[in-house]
Amino acid sequence: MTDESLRRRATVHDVARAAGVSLATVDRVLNGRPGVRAATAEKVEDAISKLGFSRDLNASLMARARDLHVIFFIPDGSNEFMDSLAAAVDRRFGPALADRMHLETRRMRALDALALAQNLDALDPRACDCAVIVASEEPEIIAAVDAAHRRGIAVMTLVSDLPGSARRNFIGIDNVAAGRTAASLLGRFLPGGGQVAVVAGSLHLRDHAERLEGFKSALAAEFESVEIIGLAEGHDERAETGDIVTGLLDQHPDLAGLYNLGAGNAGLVEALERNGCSSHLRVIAHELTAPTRAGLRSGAIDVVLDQNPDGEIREAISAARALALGTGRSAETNPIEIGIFLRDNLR
Amino acid sequence: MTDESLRRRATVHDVARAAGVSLATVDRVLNGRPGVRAATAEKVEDAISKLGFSRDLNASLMARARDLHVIFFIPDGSNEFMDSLAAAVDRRFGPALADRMHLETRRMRALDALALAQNLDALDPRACDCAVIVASEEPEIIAAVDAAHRRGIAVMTLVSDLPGSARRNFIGIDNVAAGRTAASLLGRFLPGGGQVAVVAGSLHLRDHAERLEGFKSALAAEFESVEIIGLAEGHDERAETGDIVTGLLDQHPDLAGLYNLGAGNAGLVEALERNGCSSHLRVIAHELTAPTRAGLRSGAIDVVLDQNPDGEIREAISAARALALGTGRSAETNPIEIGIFLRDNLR
DNA sequence: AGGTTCTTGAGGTACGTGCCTCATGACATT
DNA sequence: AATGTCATGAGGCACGTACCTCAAGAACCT
Repeated sequence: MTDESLRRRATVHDVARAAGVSLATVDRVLNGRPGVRAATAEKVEDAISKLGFSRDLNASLMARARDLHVIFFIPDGSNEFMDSLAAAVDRRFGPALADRMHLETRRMRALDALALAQNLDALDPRACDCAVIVASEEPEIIAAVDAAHRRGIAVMTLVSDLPGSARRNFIGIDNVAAGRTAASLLGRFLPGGGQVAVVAGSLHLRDHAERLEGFKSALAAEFESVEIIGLAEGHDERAETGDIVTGLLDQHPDLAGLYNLGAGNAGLVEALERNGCSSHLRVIAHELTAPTRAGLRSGAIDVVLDQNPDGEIREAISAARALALGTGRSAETNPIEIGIFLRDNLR
Repeated sequence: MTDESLRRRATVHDVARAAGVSLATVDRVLNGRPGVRAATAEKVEDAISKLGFSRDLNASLMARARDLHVIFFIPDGSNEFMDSLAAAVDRRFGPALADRMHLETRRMRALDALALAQNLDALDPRACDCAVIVASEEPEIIAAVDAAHRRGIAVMTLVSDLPGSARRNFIGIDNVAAGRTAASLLGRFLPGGGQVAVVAGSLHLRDHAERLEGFKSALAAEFESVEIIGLAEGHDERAETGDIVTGLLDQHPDLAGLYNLGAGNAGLVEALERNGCSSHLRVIAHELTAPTRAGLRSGAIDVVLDQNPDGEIREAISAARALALGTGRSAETNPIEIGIFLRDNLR
C-alpha cells in the first residue's frame, strides 16, 4: 500500500514553501519577470532543483488559455517526400489540438534560402512558439535561425541539419548510416562486383552530402569490386532526374547498380521502366512515396530507404512541447530509424 | 487577422448552451452518470457532435487530481525481447508522469494463461484505467479480457493479438507481412534455391502462427526452388532452441537457410557459432536484442526483423490516453513498422 | 529625515473539467 | 390528495499555473 501522495509531482506551492518565499516570487522567477533580487532567485532555483520541480505544461497552457503554436516550413515543388511530410502534419492536427498545440504548415519554394530567412525574420514570438524548418546550409538561414532564437522562438531542423546555428534540435535520420546501408545492400546484391552510379539532388543539402559520404566509405571498405562510375545532381526534380538516368543507362549498358540518394523518383522510375523492367540492374532509392512504391511493385526499384515522415513529425511535435517547458537547451528525442522497404514489406 | 476566439475548442459550457441544458446534465452524460432521460441525453449528444466537442483530457485529469493508470503485463522468462519491452516502459515512465500517466509493469510467467487471467480479474477499475497484455490465444484470457472491459478497464493487446475478445486495440506489427518479408529476403539470398528450416516458439501464439503462414505462402508464390524441410517449436527458450538448431545442422549439412520466427535467439547464435560462422547458411531471426545484435556482428545472422519495442510502448501509451477520452470503441494508432536490420544499419 | 525605487507578500480571477451537495419541479404510485 | 421517485438546475470547490493588483517593507539616494 504505497502512499500515492508521497510521490506526487512537486508544484509551485511546494517550491515556494521550500524556498521560504511567496508564490508570487516563484512565479516571477519561473517566468523571467523582473523584480527579484539575485539572492532570492537563487534560493528559488535551489528549491526547484532540490524538489525536481518541472512546470506542468498542461496546466500552464490552460492557465494561459492559449495553444502552443508550431509552424512547419516545408519545401514545395515536385518533391513527393515533402508532400508526405506536410500530409503527416495534417494528420497530426487534430490530436495535437487535443493537447493544446496548434500546428501550421507553410510551403516555401524549395532551395530558396532568402525566402525562408525572410519568413523566419517575420515570425512574431507571440504567434509562434516553435518553428520547424527543412533547410539547406546557407549563411542567411543560419543568421535568421539565430535571430529567431534570440526573439524567443525555438527553432528545430527537420530532415537536414544546420549545425553551427542556434537550432535547438535536429529531427531526422543518420544520413551517413543511410548511405552505408545502401552500399551494404548493393554490395551484397552484386557478389561479382560491377559498376554503380549515384544520383543526388544537390550536394549543398547536408543530408545528401552525408549519404554520399557514407555510401562511398562503406563501398570502399567492404566491397572493393564495386566501382562508382558516375555522380550527377538532379536537383530533386522529376524531369532532370529522369534525363540523367536515361543518359546513364544509354552510356553504360552494363551498369549493375544505381543509387538515387535524392528525390525526383518519378523521373527515375519512368526512365527505368522505359528501359525495361526486367533488367539486371539493382536500384536503391530514398523515401517511400507514390513513385517509389510503384517502382518497388513493378520491380524497377529493389530497395527503398525511408525516414518515416509520420515519425519525424511526431518527434518534432513532442520535442516542441518539451522545448516549451523552457528548461534545457535542447529536448530529448527518440532517434528516427532508417526504414528498409522491399516489395514485400510495403506498408 | 483571424479571430482566435472563433476557432477555439468547444467546452462543456458551449455544449450545455447548445443543448439547452445545464452543465450538470452535460457532465452526467459525459461521464455516464445516471439520472438523465434518454431524450435529454440525445440532445446533449447532438450538441456534442454538432460542436465537435471533445473533452480536454488534460483539464480532466487535472480536475480528477489523479493520474491515468496503465498496467503492462509482460511475460517473464529467458525472452530478451520481452525484457526490452519492459525496459521501454521504464524509459517512458518519466515523460508519461509529466503527462499525468502512471505506468506499471508486471512480469508474468510466459505462456501461463491462467495466471494472466487471474491477474486481469483482480484488477480494480479505480486503480487501473488500461491494461496492456501480451497474450496467447486461450479461452480463459478472452473471458478475463471481456470481464475487465465490462468493469470499465480498457484492455489492449501487444505483440500478439486476441481477436474475438473485447480488446480495444492491438499494437504490433503485421506478422503475416513479417513472414512474407523473411521469405522474400531468403529467396533473394538463395538464387539457386535450396532447403530452409523454420523454428518457431509456439504455434499457439498468434504472432508466430501468422509469421509462419506468411513465410510459407510467400515462398510458395515467389520462390518455388526453395523448399521448407523442417518445422520445430523451441518454446522461446534458449536451450531448447539451441538444441533444435544443432540437430538441424547435423541432420542437414547442406541446409541453405534458417528462419527463426520466435525467440530463443541466444541458443540459436550459440549453435550457429559452434558450427562455424563462415558457413554458407543464410539466417533470419526476429527482434533486435543482445543475442541477435551479436549474431549480426559475427555474421551468424544475416537479417533481423524487428518490431521496435519503444515504438510499440509509445503507441500503447498514446492509445491508452486516447481511450481514456472514452469516445470511440478503439483509438487510432499508427501502425508499427517492420524494421529490417543488417550489420550495417544497426542502431 | 524625506523621498524614491526596488523587492516581496497576499490574494484574487481565470483556464476546462470532475465531483459534490442542495433545491426544485415533474411525474407516477398509492 | 399525499407521498415518493426521478430528472434537472444551480452552484461551489478542487486541480496547477499564469497574470494581475495592491500594499507594505527594505534599500537606496540626496
